[in-house]
Amino acid sequence: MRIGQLADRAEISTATVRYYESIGLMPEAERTAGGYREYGPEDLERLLFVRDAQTAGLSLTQIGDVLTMKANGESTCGHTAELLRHHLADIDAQVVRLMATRAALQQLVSRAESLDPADCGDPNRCQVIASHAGDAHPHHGRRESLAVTNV
Amino acid sequence: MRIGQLADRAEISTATVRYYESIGLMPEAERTAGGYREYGPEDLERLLFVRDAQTAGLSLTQIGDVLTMKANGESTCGHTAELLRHHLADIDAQVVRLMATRAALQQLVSRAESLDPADCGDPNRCQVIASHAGDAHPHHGRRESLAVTNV
DNA sequence: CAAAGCCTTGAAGTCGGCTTGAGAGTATGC
DNA sequence: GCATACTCTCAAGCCGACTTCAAGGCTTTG
Repeated sequence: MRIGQLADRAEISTATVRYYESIGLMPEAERTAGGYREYGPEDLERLLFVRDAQTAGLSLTQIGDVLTMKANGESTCGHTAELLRHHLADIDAQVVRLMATRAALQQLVSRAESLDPADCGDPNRCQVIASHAGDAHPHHGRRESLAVTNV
Repeated sequence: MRIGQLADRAEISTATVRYYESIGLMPEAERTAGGYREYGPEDLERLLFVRDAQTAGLSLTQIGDVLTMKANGESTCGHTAELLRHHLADIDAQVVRLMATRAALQQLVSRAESLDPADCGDPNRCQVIASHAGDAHPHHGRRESLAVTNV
């Protein structure tokens, strides 16, 4: 099949397929007499794999690593599983961060809703978001909370 | 205070402060006779606000919007609250996606762990990640699951 | 045999949020 | 009066995963 059909089946653009080839994620395709790339079912497989691994959150580089190891006949299971475990931890951390942000946001929204709209007229008193005045922000740790003061 | 001190207090780099100025997020600072930027406490306030809003997940553009409205004396509360509510919804969607991905990953990891390591020697049989062969991927919806077949 | 539609290439652009570098001027302490 | 630290400007680079563009060549259909 040619690139258009392959792309359709994988639900990506032809440009993306060429891009993948350019970064080595897809092998260099064989060509027809006219110079068109010609693909087989295994190429679709590979693209679907890439998509799955992307869904799992792996970067194209990581996916390439797994694919390369596989091509080399190396034992991918161990490395792949480790990659996945790492990524699982990353996701957990990300969720924790998001939930903290969510809680802070929720507080702000609640505050905003409980405010007297009349107060909003005063440009110096929008109280929805603000930073702690005079709060000595301690070194380096990412802040996960928001304060409420005047903006 | 000069830019270095401001940056230290806000825990960002001087380059970032200048960058913020360049994109209009910080006002053009006053200058000393020697051409150095001179800042007051309100500038630190503003940077801290930016940081808080960033922590809440707002983009610099969104933060700029809020800041501009505030400068115009517009009622920021309504808009800000709406912005926040939108962002809250975004975060929820993001968490849902992450949790789905997490579940899929977890499955893969479990599968990887239950595999007989002996099977990993065979390059054609690493079963950790793979896409559904012959699965007719329905149009457009993001896939949130992973399948397990040969890679 | 021509129009339409698919394909080719390489380079450049996009997004967001910065960082880095070069080369030069300013301020401060001894 | 000089070393050192700080600051200036402007431009370019970086990350990841693409998308878009321009200017053509190949293939299929009528």
